[in-house]
Amino acid sequence: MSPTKTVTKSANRLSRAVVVDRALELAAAEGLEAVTVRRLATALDVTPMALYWHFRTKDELLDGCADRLLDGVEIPADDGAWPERMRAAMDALVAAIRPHPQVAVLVDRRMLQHPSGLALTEMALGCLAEAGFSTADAAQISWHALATAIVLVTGDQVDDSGTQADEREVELEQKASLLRGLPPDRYPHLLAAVDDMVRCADTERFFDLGVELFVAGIVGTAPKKRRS
Amino acid sequence: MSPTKTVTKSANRLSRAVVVDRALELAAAEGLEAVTVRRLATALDVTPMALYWHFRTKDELLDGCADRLLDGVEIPADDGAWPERMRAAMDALVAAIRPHPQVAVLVDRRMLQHPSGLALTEMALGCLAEAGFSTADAAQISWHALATAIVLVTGDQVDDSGTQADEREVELEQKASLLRGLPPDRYPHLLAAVDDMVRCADTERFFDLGVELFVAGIVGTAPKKRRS
DNA sequence: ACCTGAACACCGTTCAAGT
DNA sequence: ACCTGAACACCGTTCAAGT
Repeated sequence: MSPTKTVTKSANRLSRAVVVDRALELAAAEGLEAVTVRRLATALDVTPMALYWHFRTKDELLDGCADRLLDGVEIPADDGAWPERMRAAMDALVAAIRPHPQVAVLVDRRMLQHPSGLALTEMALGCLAEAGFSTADAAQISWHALATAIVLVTGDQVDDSGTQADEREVELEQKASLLRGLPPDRYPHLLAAVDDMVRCADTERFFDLGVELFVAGIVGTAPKKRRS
Repeated sequence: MSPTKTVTKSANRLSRAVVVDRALELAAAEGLEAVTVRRLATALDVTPMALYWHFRTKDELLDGCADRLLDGVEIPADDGAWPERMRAAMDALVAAIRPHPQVAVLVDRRMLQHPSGLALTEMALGCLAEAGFSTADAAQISWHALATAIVLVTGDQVDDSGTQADEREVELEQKASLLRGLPPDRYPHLLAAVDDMVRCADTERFFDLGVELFVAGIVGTAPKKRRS
C-alpha cells in the first residue's frame, strides 16, 4: 500500500485549510462558542499550541473560517436593471453563508478584506449610485445589505447557545406556552401569531421575504425612481 | 451626619439593580466582553460569588441588562396610518437601545419576555396585519424589524473588540489605506466611497436612513397598498 | 519547519461555610 | 438573607524546548 493510504498520521498534517475544515465542522455540530483553541486541537489530535504555528491568534483562525465562506460566493453577472443586480448580489451572499449559519457573523469583519466581498460591495455601490444615492448613503446602505444578509442567515437557526435539535424544541415550546398565557384582549395579534413567532415554518420564504423587503426598501427610497 | 451619607459600605449593598448599573457602565467603558463575573465583582468591591446570590447565572445577569434597556422604551400612540405607526414603533425601540450600543445585542432574546417588547411587537403585528400580510409573514417581518433596530445601533459603534477611541482610529485608518490600494479600474465606486465605508459621518442620518429603508420595504411589499 | 510542554492570567460555576 | 473562600474545569496565549 502507498504510504498516503496507511499513514493516517501524515495525512493528518496540519495546515490552515484542515484547521478551518475542522473548525467549521465543530461550529456546525456544537455552535460557534464550541470552537475553542483547545477543543479544536483535541479534535485535530494535536496540542493546542500547534494551531499557533498556522494562525497568529484565534481571531485570525476565525477570519480564516469567514474567508472560507466568502470563497464560495458566486459573483453574479453585472448587467440588467440595478434593482435586479442588487438582488442578485444579496442572493449570492446569502447563498454563500447559508451553509454555515453559525459562522455567518464572522463574515462582517472580512467583507472588505476578501476579493469576493469587495466584488459584491463594488457591485452594490454601483447599483446604488445608479439609483441616485449619494456615496455616503450608498456606503451605509451597502453595509446594511451585508448586515441584513447575515441577520437573515443567523436568525433562521439554532443561535440560542449551543443547544441542539431536541433541547431546542422544548425551549421553543416553553417560549410558546409563555406567550399563550398572555391576556388576549391586549395581545390579539401576538396570540394569533404565536406559532409563527416561535419557529419558522418556511425557510425559503423567510429568505425571499427578507431580501425582497430590503430591495423594495431601496427602490422605494431611491432618488431616481426606476422606469417601470 | 446620617449613616446613609457616611457609611458607603452599606450604601454599596448589592441588588440586581446596582449590579446591572455597574454592568452597563463596564460595557460602555470597555465593551460587552469586559463584562465578566469577576471583573464586575471587583468593580462592585465584592466577591465573584456574591453576584450569584442575586442572579442564577451570568446569562440571567445579561438578561437584566437587556431588560433595563427595554424599561426605557416609550410606547408610542397606536393611532394614525400603519406605516407611520410602524415607524414610530421602530423609532421607539431604536431610541431605547441607542444609549447602550454595546448591550443592544442582548435585547433580541428578551423582546418577547418584556412588557415593552411585547407591546411593540403587538403594535408591529397590528400594522402588518392591516397592511395585508399573512400572520406568518408578519411574524417574520416583525422579528426582522427587531434585528434591524439592533443592527443599526450596534453597527454605528466601537464593536470591533473592546478597543477605544484612539486605538480604533488607527485601526480605521489602516482599513482605509488598504482600500485605497485597490485597482481603480475594478473598484471605481468603492474607491470613491472609502471614507464613507470606513466611518459614519452623520449618525443621525444613518439611523433615519436605516428605519426609512425598512419601512419603505414593507410599504413596497405590502399586499394592500396604502392609499396616498 | 512544525510541533510539544509547562506555565500564566484569565473565565463561569459548585459547594460548603461564615455572619 | 446575604456574602466569603476554596476548588474545579475550563479559556487564550507566551515562551522555551524538542525534532
